[in-house]
Amino acid sequence: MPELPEVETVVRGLRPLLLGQCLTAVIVRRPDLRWPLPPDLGQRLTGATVTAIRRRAKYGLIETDRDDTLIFHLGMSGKFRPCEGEPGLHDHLLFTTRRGTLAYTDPRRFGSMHIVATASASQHPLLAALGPEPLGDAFTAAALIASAHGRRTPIKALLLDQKSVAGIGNIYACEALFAAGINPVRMAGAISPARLTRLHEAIRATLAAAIEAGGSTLRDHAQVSGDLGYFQHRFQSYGREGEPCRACGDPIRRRVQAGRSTFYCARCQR
DNA sequence: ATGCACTCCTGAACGC
DNA sequence: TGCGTTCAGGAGTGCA
Repeated sequence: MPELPEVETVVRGLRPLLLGQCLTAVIVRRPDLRWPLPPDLGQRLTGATVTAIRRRAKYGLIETDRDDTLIFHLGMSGKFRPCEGEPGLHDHLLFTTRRGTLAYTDPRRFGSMHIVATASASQHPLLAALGPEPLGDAFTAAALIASAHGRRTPIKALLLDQKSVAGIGNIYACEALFAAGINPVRMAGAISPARLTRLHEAIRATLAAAIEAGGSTLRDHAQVSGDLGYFQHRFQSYGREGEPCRACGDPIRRRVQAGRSTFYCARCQR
């Protein structure tokens, strides 16, 4: 379940393998991911040299010397892994350089790939409406307070809305709200600026710590190297239903918000 | 304009 | 043992 820290980990793992390398072959084995892959994707990438690998929210961006950018989203189960020998059932794309072949594997096919001109990549419909990067300078406490202002949606839904702040998913929304001591069902517009300021800091601290740990590995995420992230061992709330809150000892509760599990401590989060 | 349910997909975990 | 059911969830879509 790749969220921002997992995608950041993948991007960092791709750099040593692809940066500066010529893509001698890019083979599409299965084009029906979340959306059909662009028919010219393989042709546009084959023979190009990778000049930069970046991240925006939960998207990875691979730039080439042909002024193209490959935008990828890992969906739920996407990963890149070195591929030696026969590709597997779910290896949908193969990227070959002098250093070997990298497979994009995605059993559930919720992931997607797009190829656009680098100059207009940020205007792509998937990227244009995204809110600020939570670890960037544009995401300030004032920005979070402004996006919560007047909103009658639960604070957790606001964090999941990529237009308010980009890159947070279910896990880190739960963890950041725990760290800030805010109940996930509380209406965003009714939370005081002081508490939103605390939430702003919690978001940044939680994401930074998760990146430091190589992300969280539940079922699906793995680094490009195959190493697992280990931030899941530090979860305070996510996935801990019935287990004691690490702060007060009360059992962590689970409820469903907008079809997703929310984990929280009713005593510590108000 | 805003909030919400629904939808895509597969594999793992669970229950009988 | 084996089968069926449930769950995981990012984010676009369409509805109220």
